[in-house]
Amino acid sequence: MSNLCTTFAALSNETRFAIVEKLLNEGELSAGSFQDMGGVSPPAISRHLKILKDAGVVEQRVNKQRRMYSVRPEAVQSIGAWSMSYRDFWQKSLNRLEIMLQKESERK
Amino acid sequence: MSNLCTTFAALSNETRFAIVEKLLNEGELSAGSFQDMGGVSPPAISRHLKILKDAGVVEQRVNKQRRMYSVRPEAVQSIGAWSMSYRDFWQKSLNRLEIMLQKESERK
DNA sequence: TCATTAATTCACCATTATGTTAATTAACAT
DNA sequence: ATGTTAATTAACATAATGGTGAATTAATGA
Repeated sequence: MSNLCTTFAALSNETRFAIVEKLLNEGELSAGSFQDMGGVSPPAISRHLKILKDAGVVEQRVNKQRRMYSVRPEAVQSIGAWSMSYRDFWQKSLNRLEIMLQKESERK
Repeated sequence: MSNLCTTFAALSNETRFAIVEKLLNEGELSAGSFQDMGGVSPPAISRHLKILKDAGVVEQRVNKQRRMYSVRPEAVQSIGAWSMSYRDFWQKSLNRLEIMLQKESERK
């Protein structure tokens, strides 16, 4: 699977996306911090974290008996870079759409 | 499923991602244009296009006997917007990383 | 040492995703 | 009308995903 595709796959699950957003907003957190998130059991959380790690979206650091997780900045950046590489396309398209809608409303 | 999560899910499959990239690079295309793309049958392509459409990543227009598909600019933009909303985080993190690596190489 | 805490791995089950071939729908062209 | 082309829907098989409870590993601390 292509790199970016794997990243998208990792973020395609609600629980995993919520985990990543929590990490982005609160910084490095232990695995246990995600316990009270939508009634998902510890084994489930653990597997989601492994999927995120394997996809390179998060990284793990061991501190005593805690496993600390954080978002890999490269992952979030590369998503933005992909979108931006097509910026010309979507910016122009959105402009055209806006102009069309404006003419629509003027005509009425 | 959250809007963005659905978009990621749509792009989490190699074939669908390839379809979207082809549409981004070549513009509006008929369903049949994706036939010779990694040995996937027409029914499979058709279902992938439906998934992309349901997720709001592409839109469909009927022209005679052809169904024409194109990328919805909003979809690609919203992905970029998400990444950019965390720009402070990843830019600072990457800077720190770069500085660290530089000091590493200087120390040797 | 032994009980506790943190997190994971195991074994299993239900659901979803993806692909196939065959059949169907719809528009075109002769 | 009828055959052709474009694309989808139907019916089905198989693989992947995501969840659970039970068991396991590893560090902590009385």
